[in-house]
Amino acid sequence: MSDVARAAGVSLMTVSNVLNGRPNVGAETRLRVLEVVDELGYEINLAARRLRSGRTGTVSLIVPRFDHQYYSELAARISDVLAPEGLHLVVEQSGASRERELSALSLARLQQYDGVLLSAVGLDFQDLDRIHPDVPIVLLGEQDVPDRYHRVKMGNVTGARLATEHLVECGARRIAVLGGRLEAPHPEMATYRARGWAQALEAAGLSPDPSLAIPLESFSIAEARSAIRERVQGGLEVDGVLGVTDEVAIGAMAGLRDAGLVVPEDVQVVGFDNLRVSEHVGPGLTSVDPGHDAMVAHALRLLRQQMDNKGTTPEHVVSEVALVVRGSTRRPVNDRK
Amino acid sequence: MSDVARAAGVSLMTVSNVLNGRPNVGAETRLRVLEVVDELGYEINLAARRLRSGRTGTVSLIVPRFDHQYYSELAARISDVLAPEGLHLVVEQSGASRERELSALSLARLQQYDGVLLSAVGLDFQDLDRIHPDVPIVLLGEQDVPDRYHRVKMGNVTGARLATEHLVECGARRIAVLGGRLEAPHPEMATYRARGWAQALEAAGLSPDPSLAIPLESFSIAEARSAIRERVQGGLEVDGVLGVTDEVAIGAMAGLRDAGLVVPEDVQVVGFDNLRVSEHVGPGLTSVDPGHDAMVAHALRLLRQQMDNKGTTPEHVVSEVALVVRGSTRRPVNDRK
DNA sequence: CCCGCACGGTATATCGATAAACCAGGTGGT
DNA sequence: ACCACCTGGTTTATCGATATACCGTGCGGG
Repeated sequence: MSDVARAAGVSLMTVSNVLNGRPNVGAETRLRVLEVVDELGYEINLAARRLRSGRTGTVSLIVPRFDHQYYSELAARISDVLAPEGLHLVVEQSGASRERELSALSLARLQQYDGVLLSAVGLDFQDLDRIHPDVPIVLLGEQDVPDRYHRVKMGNVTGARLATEHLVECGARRIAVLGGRLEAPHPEMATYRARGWAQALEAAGLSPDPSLAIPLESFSIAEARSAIRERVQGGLEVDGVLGVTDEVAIGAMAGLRDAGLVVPEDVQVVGFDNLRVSEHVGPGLTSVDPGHDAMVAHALRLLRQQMDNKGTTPEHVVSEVALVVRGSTRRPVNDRK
Repeated sequence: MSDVARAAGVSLMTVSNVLNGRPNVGAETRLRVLEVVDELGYEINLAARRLRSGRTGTVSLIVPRFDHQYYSELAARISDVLAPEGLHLVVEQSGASRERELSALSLARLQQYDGVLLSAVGLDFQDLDRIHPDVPIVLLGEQDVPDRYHRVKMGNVTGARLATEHLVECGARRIAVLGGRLEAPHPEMATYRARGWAQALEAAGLSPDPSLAIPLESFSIAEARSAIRERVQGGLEVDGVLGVTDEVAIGAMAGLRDAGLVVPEDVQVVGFDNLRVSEHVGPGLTSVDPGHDAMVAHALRLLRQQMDNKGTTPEHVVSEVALVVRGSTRRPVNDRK
């Protein structure tokens, strides 16, 4: 920058003012500076600016894994909303381990950004309670979090209930929840969704059979596929499957086919997340739509509030879910049409 | 940091030395400093460190879209390799537009990182030729690039040829290339893969029918699905489809089913990319595996070379492809087994 | 005629860390 | 006895931009 200043015959500060579109610079001087700038191919040093001004113009999204479709769709959505506002999004992977999430959350890293969207799965209440980040932060996700954080989550229980009710209405009676886990030390996505499943079954007078809650480790398609295949081949009777995520449900459809069962005739399947691909696999996957756009809008609103005036009272927002019916479920039995 | 120094009764520099594990600090002093550090909850300021030292410890991956599975799988792979080496990966989305790619490439942004992996699709040869980034950079992708860049790409032509040959061997005669574009101002992924398709057909004595090269805009599943459905319903005869990507191929399978055709009996389908989901959709998608791991290894090796000693001669690496056969294609007709 | 203020711009201190030079005291070799 | 060198530090300058205070000049109002 001092090169530019010298070449243009002005002071450092004037160059800075020109580059930041600040007033108090004559039109002529401004022009001359701009000329010199692109003659020398000068580009501002963001590290220095950040050191002095404290702003970076970038927001970070921290997700457990890049290659879980839910997160990559989320990232794309957020980036698309942020870009027109002149904010840059960078995405980091925390690896879903508590260790790596903590290190991603290290204040040092967070300082780098004007705001952080954290989709944590490995951290529990206590971890979050110990940390006092001084960066605007919004938590996305399902675990319990201290009140002082802003937070957006989906209607997990409601969604799973809707999905299960739909399966019941469509005639399913032995409904498994693949990836569901009824009791867990710390409640998380899989717990809440299993809870919705249990509620719906009880409401329908079907008591939830614990052997129909099939836990998973990684919630990957491959894992889901082999899990359901093995159970069915081992004699488990099912006529409905609620996958705790769409990826799990996609795995379930593949596993059921492996076992010689046909979707939706023999077994009906519902997922959760309404991924873009879900419309196109098999007969089309019936899925719970978590209201992606609304979630993103809420999260960014909360983030912006914090970024603008530092003193906002924390909000916990729950997005509205809706069931999207496709070919992996049949028609409701008492549908007269 | 000066607070820490004062509280520990040492100089700034000693604190810095402790924090960076440098020698020349007594064990006792080191301990005392560390105590004070976590008593005060001090965290180093990365912006300042970066300003002074020039290093950031982070590498950036710039992709067109987060929500194209190919890129999210790539990102996850790279992050997994980098993490154990103490390097942090952040991913940015360029939006696949030339404008936004250029702005992502603005030197100012690039300066922020120790290295950049750029998966460009919007930039052409001339754009890249005009730019002279002084950050280590490796290009991933298919377009032509100036020699001075390091670059890793896949064997597009070869892969598409393999795939098409396989379709021919399995009895297909009217093979469409969905997403393929035979002539284009700047060659890109779709062009190269269409080229492989044409080569294989010619080698088999089947002249490539231009009406069987069906271009796409976005290469999304939905677009691919409706494109193939419309063509088939419009009377186009096909018994094989090469999707230029797996997402396109997945769309193709759905579209063919829409049109009442069965895969692989009526029409065989092959994709390109070997996504993780591809194994699990429909009868399993036969696909060209681009050698993900090898690509990542090459790219990171090239990046590291540049990061270590500034003077390496640019390399252009082509990764090896291999066909993975699954249920969306039949058995070769002259398979005696 | 003098005061006050807007305009266009400059000088300086500063953000927080680190590289480099420097320094005191002890130790071993010759 | 003297020099060289290691150990465990400290001091100082610096990275590049920006916030803040400041300074002439010209002009309108009282």
